[in-house]
Amino acid sequence: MDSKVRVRFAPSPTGGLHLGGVRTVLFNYLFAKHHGGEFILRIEDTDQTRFVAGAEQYIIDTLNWCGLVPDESPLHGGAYGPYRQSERKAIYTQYANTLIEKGFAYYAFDTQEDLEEKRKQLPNFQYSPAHRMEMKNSISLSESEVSELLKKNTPYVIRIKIPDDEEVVFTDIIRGEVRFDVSTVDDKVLLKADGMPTYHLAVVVDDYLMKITHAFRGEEWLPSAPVHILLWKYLFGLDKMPKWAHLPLILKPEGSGKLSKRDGERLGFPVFAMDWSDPTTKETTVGFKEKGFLPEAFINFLAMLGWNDGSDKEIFTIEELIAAFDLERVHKGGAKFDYEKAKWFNQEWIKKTDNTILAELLQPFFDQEKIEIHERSYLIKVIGMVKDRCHLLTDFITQSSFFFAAPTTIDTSAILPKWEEKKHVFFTALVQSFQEMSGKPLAAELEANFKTLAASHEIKPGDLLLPLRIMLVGGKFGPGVFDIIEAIEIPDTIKRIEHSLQLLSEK
RNA sequence: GGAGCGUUCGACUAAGGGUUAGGUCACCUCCCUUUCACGGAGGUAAUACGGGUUCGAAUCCCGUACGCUCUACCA
Repeated sequence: MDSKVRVRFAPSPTGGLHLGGVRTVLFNYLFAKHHGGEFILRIEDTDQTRFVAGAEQYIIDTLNWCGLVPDESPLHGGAYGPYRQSERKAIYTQYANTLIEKGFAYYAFDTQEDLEEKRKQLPNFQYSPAHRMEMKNSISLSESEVSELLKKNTPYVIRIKIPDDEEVVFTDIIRGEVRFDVSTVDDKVLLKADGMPTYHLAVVVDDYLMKITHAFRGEEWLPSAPVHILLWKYLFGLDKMPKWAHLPLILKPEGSGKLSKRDGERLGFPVFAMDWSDPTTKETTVGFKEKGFLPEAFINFLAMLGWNDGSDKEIFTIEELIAAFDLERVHKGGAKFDYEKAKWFNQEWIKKTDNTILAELLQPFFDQEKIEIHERSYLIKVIGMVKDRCHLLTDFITQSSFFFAAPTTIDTSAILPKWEEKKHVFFTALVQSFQEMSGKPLAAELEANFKTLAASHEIKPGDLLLPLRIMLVGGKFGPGVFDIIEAIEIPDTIKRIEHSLQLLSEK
């Protein structure tokens, strides 16, 4: 008896992977690894009308970036393949036929038009025991009529025959006992006219064949759980059924409802894990990765959305998450996504991450901005100076670009109101004193020199520090002024002061 | 309309019959910092409502309200 934990994430490749999807992966992964089990990626590509080129690769890339690598997948292979449902078509047909033979399913010949017409007549129409005799199917029609239709290759679907009066009860790991009166669900299509299964059939058949022990999915699936349970009962037996857990939803930050791609666009934050370019519209949706998130931070805040270990601990490494994860502590209620808190997690992870590693991660961001970095060691030093004030990797650009090139704009409006001739004289003298210096003076020496000079000009250092800062970095931000001078060194400092002096005298 | 699920500070959450209902983000004040941050010290702020059960309820039970999800030959 093989009792090894096996879980799966089964997305349909229709576009970018969003927060909710990644969190479902995460909880699957954490659960599997916590129990020493296996995590499987299965591609649910049974809807050929929604096929999107590149979406499968995108999912795999995203999982890689997150560090949630499957043990079995279309790419990694495994003993229970193929892992793409489109390649398993024959398997589903076989089980659909079994269902027909056993009387748990039937052929339905209604066209799309028939159904639309019926729905127009009956606003709350359900293809259910109450109405199925009014439709065109192998229950309402005579045997000869059915075989005639079949012989003529009339398109048909296979529908599950939901029992009239039965209660389905199952235990959800998160929600406890959930009961459904099956009469409220309709005869779901199991096999479509194109021969492809719907999700309902495919998920049951594949979970069985792939020996899935625990099935986790979003709460939106709860209402169709009775269909799946019935199918398990008819096909494989309830004792073989995986344990279910329906995960709470991730909600919009404001208002209510499921978080959507549109919310991100409207409110200015990412929703997808990584950049996603729609191959047909060419529209690109920004991802957490490109926005400047560390995967560790992304995973960390996703884990805390709906779960905690019972303590006040919030910063977790993936190893710590694996060790502490417990499905029983996952919430029932949905959680609103808070971008500010997400950024806080990222900031904590930036602080935690070694400067050498940050330098490597940051290089592409600097490249993209065309900021040339001549020495990696200098970059690493600069990172150490500014990392405390960065929430996102992209913040490093604004916080440190002046270390690599003179600022392109100088906020003279912040200097001008208090600017006076004697300050101009002072800065000219400062430049001169710099010119007389040799080598690479340290911040402390620079500060002492500056203060002596200020005193001799009878100006408070405080009145001079802000102008000097703005001359060097362009605005009111950045690390200590003298640390900056030490880093960019004297010749550059002189150039920047002289440039600003000129700008100021032009005004 | 029907079915299911849910509801603690603005947000994420802790408290599994007994706490002045705790922590974090955000916000405010102060300290540190001759910038912006980091850091430190404080502060504002919540058990949806109504009934029970109980000496005692955020916690257990029942209603109500509100919200969400689903109700496709999409997942």
